Amino acid sequence: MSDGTLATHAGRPTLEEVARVAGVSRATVSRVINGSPRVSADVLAVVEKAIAELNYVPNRAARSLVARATMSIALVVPEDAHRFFGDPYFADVVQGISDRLDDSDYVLNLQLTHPSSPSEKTRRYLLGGNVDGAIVVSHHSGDHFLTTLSRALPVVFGGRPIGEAAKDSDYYIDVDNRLGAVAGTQHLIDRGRRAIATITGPPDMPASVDREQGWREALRAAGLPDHRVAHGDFTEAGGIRAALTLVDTYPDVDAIFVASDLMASGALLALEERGLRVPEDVAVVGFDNSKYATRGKVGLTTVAQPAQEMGVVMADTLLRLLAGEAPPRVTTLDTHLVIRDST
Amino acid sequence: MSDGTLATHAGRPTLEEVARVAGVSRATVSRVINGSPRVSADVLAVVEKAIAELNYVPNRAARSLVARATMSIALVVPEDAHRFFGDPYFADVVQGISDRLDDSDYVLNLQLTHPSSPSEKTRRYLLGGNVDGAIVVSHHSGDHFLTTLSRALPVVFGGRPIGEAAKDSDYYIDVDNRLGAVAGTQHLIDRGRRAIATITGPPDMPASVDREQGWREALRAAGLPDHRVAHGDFTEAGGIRAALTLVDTYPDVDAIFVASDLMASGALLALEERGLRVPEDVAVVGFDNSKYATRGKVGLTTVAQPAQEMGVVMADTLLRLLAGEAPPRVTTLDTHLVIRDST
DNA sequence: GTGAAAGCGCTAACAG
DNA sequence: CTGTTAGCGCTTTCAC
Repeated sequence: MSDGTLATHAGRPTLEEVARVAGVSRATVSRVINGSPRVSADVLAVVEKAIAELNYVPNRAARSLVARATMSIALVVPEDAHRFFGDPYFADVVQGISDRLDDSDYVLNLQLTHPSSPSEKTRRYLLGGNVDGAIVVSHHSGDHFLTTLSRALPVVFGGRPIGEAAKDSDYYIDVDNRLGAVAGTQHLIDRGRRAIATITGPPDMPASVDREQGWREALRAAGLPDHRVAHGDFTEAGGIRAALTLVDTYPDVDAIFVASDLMASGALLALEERGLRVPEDVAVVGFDNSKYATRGKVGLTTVAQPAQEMGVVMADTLLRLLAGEAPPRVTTLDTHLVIRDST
Repeated sequence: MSDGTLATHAGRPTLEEVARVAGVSRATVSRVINGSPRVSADVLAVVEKAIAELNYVPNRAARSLVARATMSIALVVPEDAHRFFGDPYFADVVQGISDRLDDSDYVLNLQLTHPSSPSEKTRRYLLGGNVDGAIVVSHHSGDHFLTTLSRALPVVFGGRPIGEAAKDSDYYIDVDNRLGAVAGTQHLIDRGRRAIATITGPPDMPASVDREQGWREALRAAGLPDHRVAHGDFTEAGGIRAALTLVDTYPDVDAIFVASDLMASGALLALEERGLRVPEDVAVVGFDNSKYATRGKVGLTTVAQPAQEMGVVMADTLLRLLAGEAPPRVTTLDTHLVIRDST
């Protein structure tokens, strides 16, 4: 304990100790750790042995300090926790992000923020250089702070960001919502339906707008009317309300293209409530291909989007940005129709 | 650019620059930042002004390095993302944790891991001193690595941990599952039910075991039989299967105490499928008081547990542990019965 | 190929 | 109350 030169301590081993054990300099150990080619084979072996013996793990803080990088990225969720966790779409996206990051040295910092105004702490955190980049996952994006965030650090959005502040230098991953909606609606048309309604998402989300537009396009191309519209909010309860409104307002409706499975799930409940059979009386197409599509008694035909892959690509895009590469600014993944019992 | 003494740089301001602008030493600035009382009012003002002007934010890495603390805590989710995000209970817990942490200097690192075996990266991360503490949220806890984790750093569990490795030095937040189950079952008895079954959770989770035990106790105390048991897995589909088994095996069943709302939601579906009315033919009591309790056509009577508050307390307990305090090792929150239409 | 030395931005004794 | 002096653990020129 009073040894003046060789203190035996309990804490985690440092690079210096590894160097001592291996009988080399710290610089060499550092080279080994960082996979530098300028190390001879035998020295490499000795150092690696010492690392293994001591169970050495580099100190992140020290590394960050000199590298001027935090090696962590923020997962910003500008959404009520219930809306977020309640939607299987997000579960997949997060899983994808997490999966991709597992292969990197970055870690994920969860930032749950109020949709319309991130807390002061979150703002400072994000702007204060505490993360190297951020991934913003939400359908929403009218928020000023968030659209402005990309001026301060690399940001990748899940879904096309909107708002006056959205710059065309923003990176985002999206699916072709319009085309997916066209496919879903066209399927309804092909099934012989003629009075096709839609339940949209909130008007301030690009995904909502694009899906509604796709629905409209398909209808117009077929010479069918496109006035049967009800607005939802991407929740099951909202789907119930919208479907009720729809069947009450347009008793002749024989099909509904719903902008999300969760809302479609609600619509199915509402139709049953009104004594309408699916698909006999009313055919229903959802969007997402989430677990809600197979949860009810009637399997939901739906426009599948590769949510998990979107998460992977979001993370990958950010990683490439951080690596100084030039990933595509916009990545659009494909949707495909999954046909079940509801049509 | 070739100015040898006063370089004007673009990067974030450092403490040193603040000191220069304020005309004081770095130590003084550091004192101001850390709220030391040993600073005169006027100096304080000058420094704060400089900080504001420069928009200075302390460098986390540098701070961590000297403080030997990362100021970040891990949120370990040893669960499939779908199971996790699909259960509103977790949404509330995470929201609570996030809320509590918002009032602290700690940030949350999300660690999605495979239930049975965390990735090598996660292990190294958790054990490598990259976080100051961890919160493990899951019903599961038989996993060896996780129960062993508390030997390496402060850990707080959501729900009582089990397994041979669980030490009685583990910190955890829980509700009194047994008592809650007793209350739910007693309510059924009070309603005049006599053939009361139960749908349990997985047998490897303490919450499942305790709730089943509570159900059994209430029944025995009332001199009622306790053999009508079916096992579920805390998913809706599992609830459907279990309920079907139950009514087919025991046609006389007139009530079911279900260990979670999600499963109860499935049970409701199954009962309807079998043409049984709720509550006339079969009364149902759930557990959680999550959104699933009010989602279906019949409101679910359920044992409410304060999920969000549990999250708050989990975070709070860990924070106190990190602060060197001695928070209660076990915190048990109360449940209460919420009566709706299903009983 | 390897080591010596300097420094990332901050905090913490220790003087004064 | 305030400044000076050392590092925290790591990477990185720059010599050899």
